[in-house]
Amino acid sequence: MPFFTISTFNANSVRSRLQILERWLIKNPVDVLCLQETKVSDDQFPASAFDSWGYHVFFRGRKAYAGVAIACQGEPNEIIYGFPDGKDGKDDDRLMIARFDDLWVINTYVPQGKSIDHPDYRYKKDFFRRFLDLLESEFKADDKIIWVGDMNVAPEEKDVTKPETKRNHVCFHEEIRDIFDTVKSWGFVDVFRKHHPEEGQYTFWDYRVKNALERNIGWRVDHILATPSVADRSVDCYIDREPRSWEKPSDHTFLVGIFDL
Amino acid sequence: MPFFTISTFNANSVRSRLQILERWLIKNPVDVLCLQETKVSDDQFPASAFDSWGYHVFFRGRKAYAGVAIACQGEPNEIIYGFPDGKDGKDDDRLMIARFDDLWVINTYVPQGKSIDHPDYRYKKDFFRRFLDLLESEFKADDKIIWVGDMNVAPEEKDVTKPETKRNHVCFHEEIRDIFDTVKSWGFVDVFRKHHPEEGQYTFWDYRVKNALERNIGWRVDHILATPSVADRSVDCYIDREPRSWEKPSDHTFLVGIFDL
DNA sequence: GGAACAATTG
DNA sequence: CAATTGTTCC
Repeated sequence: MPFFTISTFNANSVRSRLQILERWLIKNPVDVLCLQETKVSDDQFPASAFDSWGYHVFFRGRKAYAGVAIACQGEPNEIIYGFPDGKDGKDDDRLMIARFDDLWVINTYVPQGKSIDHPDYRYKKDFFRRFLDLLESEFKADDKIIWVGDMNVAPEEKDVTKPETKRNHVCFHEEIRDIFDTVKSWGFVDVFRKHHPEEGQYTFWDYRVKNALERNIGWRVDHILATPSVADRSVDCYIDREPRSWEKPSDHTFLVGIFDL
Repeated sequence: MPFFTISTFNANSVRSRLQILERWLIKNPVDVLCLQETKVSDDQFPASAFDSWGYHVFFRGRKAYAGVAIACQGEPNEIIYGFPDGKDGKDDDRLMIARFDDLWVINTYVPQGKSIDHPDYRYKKDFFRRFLDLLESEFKADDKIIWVGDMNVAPEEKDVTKPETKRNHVCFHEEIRDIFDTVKSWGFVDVFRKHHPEEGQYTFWDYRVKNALERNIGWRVDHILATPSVADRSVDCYIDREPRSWEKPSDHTFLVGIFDL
């Protein structure tokens, strides 16, 4: 049986990233690709492009902000959008779940939060708390779950450049790292870190920082996590920096996980 | 001695058209290429692209509107920008003249005019009257002159689709056709019409008309005219429709004139 | 429809 | 820097 491969990519507009996506998928066929920040309403989603590349695609989005999608070569058994708590109904484009037999794939685009004193940061913390509620009410830690996405949290000092300058940042503040850690403690292993303990392994390089990629000034905010039964079977997990250097790049790049399920 | 080849092309932003220009010039090297609607200020003009294609380039423009350029493989003896009347100084990016020994090349981007009752239409008519003044004061009809550009006039019924629906259009109104005809009567031959009397020969297809090119719903508003001594030596003059079908096209295409000078 | 502009966001 | 939503122009 071949390996199960999964990737996560914050596209920063899926319509602006079709060339990148096509080029990457040709070289890197995966079973499942999870996208964030598709920034497109469902009626405008470029589904036919994914069709032509041989992928089914499921998506939930609105114009200009957020939006998630899952593209996959096999048929999922079910797709679930948003939190079951259904609170304000605005998060159905930030969280989606696909089931492939007994394997659950959860794709999240966690709110960034703007600044510590901004209401959006409150909302970010709530997002993680509601996500933990979801785990506790709907799953067990011995279920087979892969949780991927842009979590907008750099968990450790080595996951950012100059951590001392970022203590007050919504993606690195001690409080949000603690909250993310609490969610992980429910039962997730950081699959990337299992294979790559090195520092300076980033998935996001700000467009505004010049030569950010060459200077490697970035953040590790995109993650692949898995429950132990799945994580135990991970073969590799790596960041493909290359697409960040291609024409018309996203500010994020692809993170890939390979599992011997 | 090889033929003298000249082309005119409304680029609708020269910076957005570099790929089209490169691709076309590789297949169609010309002695002189006249551009209109470059839509770029002089400090932003992509001169190095023309350099790399083996052309000298001269230009006068402002941001967002109008702008003309002449690219040529040989060195011109002189370049003149704007009307000598210098009125309001705003037309120096709508008219330029290059001299190659005893051959004058005049490149114009005639104002479109918006609508018959708009002040811009008055300005369009003035443009032609001032152009006639220029001819009368600076040239003789036995000079060797090639006048090219986007004239924003379709001279005859056969130069538009459904002429009966366009009688009130600023590019087809009887008044503007009469004015254009008066200017031509100073001493120009329509070189394209000398070789191609057929109807439905267009140089412009509106982006907003869907499948305009396939349905051939367009306008012949770009022209190559010449004084008799030059026109007598024209070998061919044709519209190259192909670039209108390429990726990221202008709404106009290239008109080419070949002369045995 | 596709260029440009300006303003806003991350 | 590169997306977005608007507007205007042809």
